[in-house]
Amino acid sequence: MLDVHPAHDDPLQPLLDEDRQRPGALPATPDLEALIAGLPLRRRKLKAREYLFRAGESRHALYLIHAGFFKTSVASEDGREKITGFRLRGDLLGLDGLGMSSHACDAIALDVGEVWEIPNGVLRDRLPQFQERLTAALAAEIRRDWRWMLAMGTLGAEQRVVTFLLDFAERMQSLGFSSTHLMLRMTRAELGNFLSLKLETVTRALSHLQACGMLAVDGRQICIRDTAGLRAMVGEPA
Amino acid sequence: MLDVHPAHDDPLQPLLDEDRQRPGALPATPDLEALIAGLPLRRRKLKAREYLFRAGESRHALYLIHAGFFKTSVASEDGREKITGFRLRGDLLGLDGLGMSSHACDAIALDVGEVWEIPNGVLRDRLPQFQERLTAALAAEIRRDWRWMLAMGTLGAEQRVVTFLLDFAERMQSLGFSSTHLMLRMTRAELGNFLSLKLETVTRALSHLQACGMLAVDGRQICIRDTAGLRAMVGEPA
DNA sequence: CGCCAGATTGAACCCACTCAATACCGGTGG
DNA sequence: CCACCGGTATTGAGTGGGTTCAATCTGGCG
Repeated sequence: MLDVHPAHDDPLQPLLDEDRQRPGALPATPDLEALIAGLPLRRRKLKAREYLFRAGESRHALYLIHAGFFKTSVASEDGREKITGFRLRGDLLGLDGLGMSSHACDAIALDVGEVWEIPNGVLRDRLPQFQERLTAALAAEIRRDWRWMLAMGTLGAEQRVVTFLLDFAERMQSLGFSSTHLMLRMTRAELGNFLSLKLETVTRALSHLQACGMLAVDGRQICIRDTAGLRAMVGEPA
Repeated sequence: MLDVHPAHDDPLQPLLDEDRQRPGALPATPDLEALIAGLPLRRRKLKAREYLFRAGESRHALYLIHAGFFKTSVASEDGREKITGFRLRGDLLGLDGLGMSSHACDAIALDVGEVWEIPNGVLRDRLPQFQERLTAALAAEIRRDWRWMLAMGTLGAEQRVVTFLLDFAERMQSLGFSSTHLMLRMTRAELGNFLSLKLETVTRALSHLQACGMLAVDGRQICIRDTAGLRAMVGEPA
């Protein structure tokens, strides 16, 4: 048994509340939703494991995640596949296809979710000031990718898992959730795929970190017990 | 001894010729240089191993590579480093810093080179139609990064080296150079860093590919002998 | 209850890494 | 001219971390 914070058993609950205030909204990134809330945007609800779009499909819009948990992945012609990121509320989906007529990745809901559709035309005509924000979002994705490339190339298996957990905790916190009681929505295989590890290796890493007393693991429920210790493992400042 | 095509001993020669016509310029990507050639842009010449900019420095401009061979790299606080790409003529440097006041990576010339400086102000005021191209370039970088993440995560050492060589050959060809007689400008250590391999592993891969008759290797001169065979090794269509 | 996808754990294996020695190559100075 | 030198490249031998293969366990769900 594991004493996981019950408030996060279903993180979708608070997310689906559209009137929910975001007290900690960062001034540096004024809310995208506020910017487009007045527009008549189509909203799309997704079921768990449903595709939002697939690579190669023609691209009509960007999608702002309003609720839920998504993954994006790319695949090679011979079937190799790689998850390029896990996406949360506030993230934009479809950015990678800009400048192309079709999508460059698959986007899949890992849970029920909702996205706001921002059609290409609206982007051009109604949201000129949005352009700058768009380039910033794209550049941020590049920097994020580079940080992961650095991690994959220079860290061992356990360190990668730790890096993921710390990053995930930080993102959850910035959305107003606990930064210590995490609920992973992806399988070990998906997590391993993202970290360029096999699922058994992910399991072993988690088990070992639990044995060290730094985590409490119960399936997809993860409780971070020693943030400082984890930070130290990956060379981050305390 | 190795019969490397002598015309490419010094690829800078044709690149530095500003009046050089580009017969094969793709209509899909009308020349960036043409777009900005009329503007009074500052040009900066770099010596080999000179930094164009460093991560953290304040960001005044984008840089279009007009000649030469660059690498970009990111580093962690504890000294781990990763090369994020090798950049050629026509590539933009500094894209990753958009939306930030400082650069997010190091940009280093691996050879003498020249860049055209596109100040932030010019971007905003003089080149409105440039915005769309900018987002397209950013998205393209993301797709590129994702393809490499896929390669790193799913391919073995030798396959990664092959993937790099095929990609490099294609880029050189699109610039008007031979796609079979390649002159690498980076060390084995740098190539290994980019591919998340150790330099000895890169050397071994090259040696083995040479033994198989698919390459001829002489230091940084590489001659591709069996493109189809190499493609087959990485699951690419012939 | 039975089923099945997901998670865990163990044991053997293998690919890439590490350590080390040697060769090479361009430049520099005696 | 050659001897020397530092940086780079190559090759070998041994090691190890992550994979592979396989067995077991768990929990949700029809």
